[in-house]
Amino acid sequence: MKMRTPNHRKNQKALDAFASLWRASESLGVSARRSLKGKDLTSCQFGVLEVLYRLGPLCQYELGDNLSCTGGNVTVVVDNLEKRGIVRRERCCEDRRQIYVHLTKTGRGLISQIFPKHVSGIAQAMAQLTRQEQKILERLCQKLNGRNAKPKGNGA
Amino acid sequence: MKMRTPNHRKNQKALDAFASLWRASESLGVSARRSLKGKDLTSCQFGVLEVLYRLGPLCQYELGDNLSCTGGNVTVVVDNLEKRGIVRRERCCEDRRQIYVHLTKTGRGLISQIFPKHVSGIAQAMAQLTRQEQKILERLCQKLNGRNAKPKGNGA
DNA sequence: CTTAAATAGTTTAAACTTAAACTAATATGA
DNA sequence: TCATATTAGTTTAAGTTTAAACTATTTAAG
Repeated sequence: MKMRTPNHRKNQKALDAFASLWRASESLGVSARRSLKGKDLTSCQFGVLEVLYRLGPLCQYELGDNLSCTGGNVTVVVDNLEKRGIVRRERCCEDRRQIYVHLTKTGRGLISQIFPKHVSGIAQAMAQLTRQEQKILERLCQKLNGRNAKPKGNGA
Repeated sequence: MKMRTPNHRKNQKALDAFASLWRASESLGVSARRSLKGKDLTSCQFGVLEVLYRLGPLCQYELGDNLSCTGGNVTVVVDNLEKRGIVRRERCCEDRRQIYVHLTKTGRGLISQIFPKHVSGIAQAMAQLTRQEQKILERLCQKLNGRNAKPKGNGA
């Protein structure tokens, strides 16, 4: 009894790989969030600042795209940052539906303090792999991210 | 100007690898959550059921450990599942501080419907990698998770 | 032009999440 | 014993997250 078919085994292997992947992602996330220690910023607030810092002013749906979250979510997080004078909303002239979110001087100061620590936190955690291993990891993850996806079956 | 030191490049590579890892983890998570379609279960509620299904009754701090969340969080999620008759609390006799959480019959029925879809969703997404690639991915992630960590530097 | 559809953002309700303060039960140690 | 510390769980406050319903603006179709 309790016979394991090849399919069971295959699924188990996939589950194991997923569990490791998940834990690794969480673990790196923890390293990245260390940079927020004592800065009174939540990690999604940091996410907004980081995207604005790298990409410049964005309107809210672009922020949502970059952060993979809903519009309602962006509204709330930007509200909270705006109350503290860290970002600023500016309605677009050409399309008055859009609202661009800018870093204020305060916000820019804050994120430029934190960002280098954020980067080095990730780099330090990632340094458990060699450069070569990092490359392999990146390539495998890119494959999982759909770059090579030939749809098979119906997925339902 | 704008000279990139080797350290800049190294950090950038690490960031790139992290970004891919993060997206892959998110992407697999989406595949896993497809099993919840139409079941009126949030993914953390599913998390509780899945752990109880695999490991049997657990007390709440053990649930929190398994789900990497705080005790207050467990209280709320178990509350919501209990209201719907999906789990049941049972105070422990030997140590009356502990409360064991059990699946009810309803809960067991629900999770045993969902679990196979959950597994096959992950397996299907993971099938973009060969078995060999999955093994490599798992090994690299385990390294990131500290299994091979020979401590270097102070980590602070 | 005028209606209909699409888009950008807000609001609401329900749930999740954390940290911190709290209660109750247990363990430790003078 | 009795005071102290630890542990398990709850509660609270603040913030995040989603889906759905909503407003305002723009675009497309007739």
